[in-house]
Amino acid sequence: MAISINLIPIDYDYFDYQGRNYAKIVGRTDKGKKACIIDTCDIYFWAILKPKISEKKIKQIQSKIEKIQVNKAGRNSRVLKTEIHNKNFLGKPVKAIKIFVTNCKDIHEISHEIPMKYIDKRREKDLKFITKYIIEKKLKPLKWYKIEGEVLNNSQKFGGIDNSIDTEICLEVDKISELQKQPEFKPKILAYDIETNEFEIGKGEILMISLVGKDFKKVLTWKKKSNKSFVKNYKDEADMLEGFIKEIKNYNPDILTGYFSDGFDLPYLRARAEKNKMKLSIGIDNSQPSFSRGALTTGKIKGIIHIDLLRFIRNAYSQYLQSETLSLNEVSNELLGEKKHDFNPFETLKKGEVDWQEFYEYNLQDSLLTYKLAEKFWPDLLEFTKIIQEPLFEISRNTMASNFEDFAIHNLNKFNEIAEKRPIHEEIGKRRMQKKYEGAFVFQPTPGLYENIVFFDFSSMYGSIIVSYNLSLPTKTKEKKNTHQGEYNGKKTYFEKKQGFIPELLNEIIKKRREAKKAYNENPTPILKARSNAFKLIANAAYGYQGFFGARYYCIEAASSTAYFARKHIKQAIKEFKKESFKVIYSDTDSIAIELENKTKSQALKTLKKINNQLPGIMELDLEGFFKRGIWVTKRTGEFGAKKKYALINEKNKIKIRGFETVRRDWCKLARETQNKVLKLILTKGNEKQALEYSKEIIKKIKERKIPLNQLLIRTQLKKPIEEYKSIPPHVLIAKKMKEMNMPVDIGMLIEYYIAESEKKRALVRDRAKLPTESGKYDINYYLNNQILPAIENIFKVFDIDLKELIEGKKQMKILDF
DNA sequence: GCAGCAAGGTTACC
DNA sequence: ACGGGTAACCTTGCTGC
Repeated sequence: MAISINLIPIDYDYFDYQGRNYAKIVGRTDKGKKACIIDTCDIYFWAILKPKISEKKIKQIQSKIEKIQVNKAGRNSRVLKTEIHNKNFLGKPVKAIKIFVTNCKDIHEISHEIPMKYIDKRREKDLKFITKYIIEKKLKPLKWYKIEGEVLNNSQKFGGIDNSIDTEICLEVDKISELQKQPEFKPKILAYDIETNEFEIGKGEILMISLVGKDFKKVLTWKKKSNKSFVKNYKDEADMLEGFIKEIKNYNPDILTGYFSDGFDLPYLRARAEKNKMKLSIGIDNSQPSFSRGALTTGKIKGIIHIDLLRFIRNAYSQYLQSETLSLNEVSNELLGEKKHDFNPFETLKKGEVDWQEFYEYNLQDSLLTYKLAEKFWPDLLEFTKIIQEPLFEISRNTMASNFEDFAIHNLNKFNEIAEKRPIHEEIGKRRMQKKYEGAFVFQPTPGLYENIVFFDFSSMYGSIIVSYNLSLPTKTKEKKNTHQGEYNGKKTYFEKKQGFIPELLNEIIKKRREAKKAYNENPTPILKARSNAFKLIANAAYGYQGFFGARYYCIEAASSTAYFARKHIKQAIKEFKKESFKVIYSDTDSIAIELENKTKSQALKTLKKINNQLPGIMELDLEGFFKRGIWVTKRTGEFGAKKKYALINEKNKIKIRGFETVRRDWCKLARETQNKVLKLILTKGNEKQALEYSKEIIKKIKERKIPLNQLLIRTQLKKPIEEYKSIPPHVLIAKKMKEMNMPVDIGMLIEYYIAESEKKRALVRDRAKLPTESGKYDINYYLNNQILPAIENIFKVFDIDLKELIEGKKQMKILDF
């Protein structure tokens, strides 16, 4: 029976039937029903011909290629047909043979059989079937379509696929058309979180599982019975796992989301199911989650998008967060203003006196936070998916570099381009051996307290340079005439003036970003904000992408030249401000700070306008803001001003601190808070008097041992396995100790310790380091000389005050008391 | 045993 | 393997006396 439905595609999967690839796409209908559609598309790759091959030769090659057959994995795979097309490759016109085959998996073997005498390159062999499908059929994820097709109901076709899939509708696609009207789509999200009694995957038991959806809160457990309404009791772990499967089927979510669930919850569930000799059949075809190997485990569920929110946040948003770690607790606190429950499962379990009711509440809260975060990030996930056009599953895990690449791949048709291949292992090796290039310019500041500061910055500087100077692999040329001249490794490199597709795509993104930003300012909705942000992030990724060794369109000359033009323009702008007799205080990469002195804001803006008139292409210098006051300090060694370290106060008394120990998580709280207070007092008062009084108090407290331990803890991240360290810094020694004590130690963990006094006179710092739980007296001298003094000494040096004398107790009364 | 320096290491800035 | 380079500043570890 032929019917028509309105559908939003969400999950993209594929299967083989009679040797051919089929896409199996699960989505929602406009009636809220889950539906599955089956479709196929042309599968092909390209053989790019060497230049100037005669028509006759080409015909011969074609007929040879058309005879290729390969037997593999029980498939008799063959070339279906070939076509000759005029295409572009790396921006240059080429003649290419489009080779149609039956199955993606056989492309590699078939391409091996191609006689290469007249063929230059074979391309688009490494695009995933789903990517090809989306491009070919224009069925883009998370957009609404009218799907016309044949209902599969108890059908023998595709091996009775409709019976094995748990959706209300199953269609074989006949026709796809994008809907004019694109109503808002709210996916059904279910968040989950497990609690276990052992850290290592599968080693311990799963004690409980919490689930949170819309008007849906549950904790499943086989532990102590509870009369709380959200707790569901089971007889044992296996029974609970069965319950978990049932709950998921009943709720029928589009998205199942966890926090670090790729690395913990889902593999743990799978491992425990195995231990209990049962199947974790949560897929819509009752399949178990599958895991891809690689640097990071990735858990996939058929028909449901499994999203590990931690990964999305880490890849897309971590640089914009204040949180020092990406723990659920800190991220929720920052983004939702809500925290995890104050409860320590492992401690409690160790002690043996477990308050199970509290434990259940704690478990539920984790899922609740995850659910709220998922709702918060939904607009972002949606916009990224729509822009990049890869399925949500990939989008939620992709790094920004691969997002940029996927965006390009999905837009190549506009340029009639054949995609470049992904670099193979040797190529990556070669790229990584290449000489690094010179990066950004950082202005050497003069230490001091400044008043009336104006900050300027280039908007999307690197992106706008790539566009304005046309810097990319396809536009790189050996021709010198009529080109943009960049630089790499001391040599000039040249780029065509005719716009290439990478700069053009980037230009589009930057333009759309500006539009979205404008639209957001007029109508501040979460969607518009997410859209503006998505475009901004993709634009910012373009520069890193071209310098990234894993990129298809890797071009170190373009990356190097981007930095080269950035240095050139920032220096030119500095020169222009100086020429107009402004005092330039500081500059880093794309920003410039000037002190107004006897000049006015409007004079500064006039110079800004003048500079903008001289900038090429889409480059633009913006006013970032005015600041009442700012402080720059010296380096610890030498008399020079320190770069990347300054503090500002704006006209609303808001303080902005960059680079100082205050913002560094590897300094103890005491040093950070003291420095923060000192900076704040100096910036608000305009002098150092109160800051000095405050510092004296703190120093006195330290000497009198009045500082609580939690103020003295130093936290340092373990970046690699303990054995790989060539030297043993304090945090590595502590990590070793922890391991010996059977405490969980993993790469990426923040190791906490404090420095205690020791009997040995000249002990190394690490030999004085103790775990927070170890008893000991904190080392007064260490905290004075290695934490507090370094944090505030340079600040007071700006006012000609030698703090060292103060600390050592030498009564130097000159400026101190009056 | 100690000073001086390079290397190892982490985290920030843009 | 899953953007880039610039920079500060800690501790360890080695060399040479």
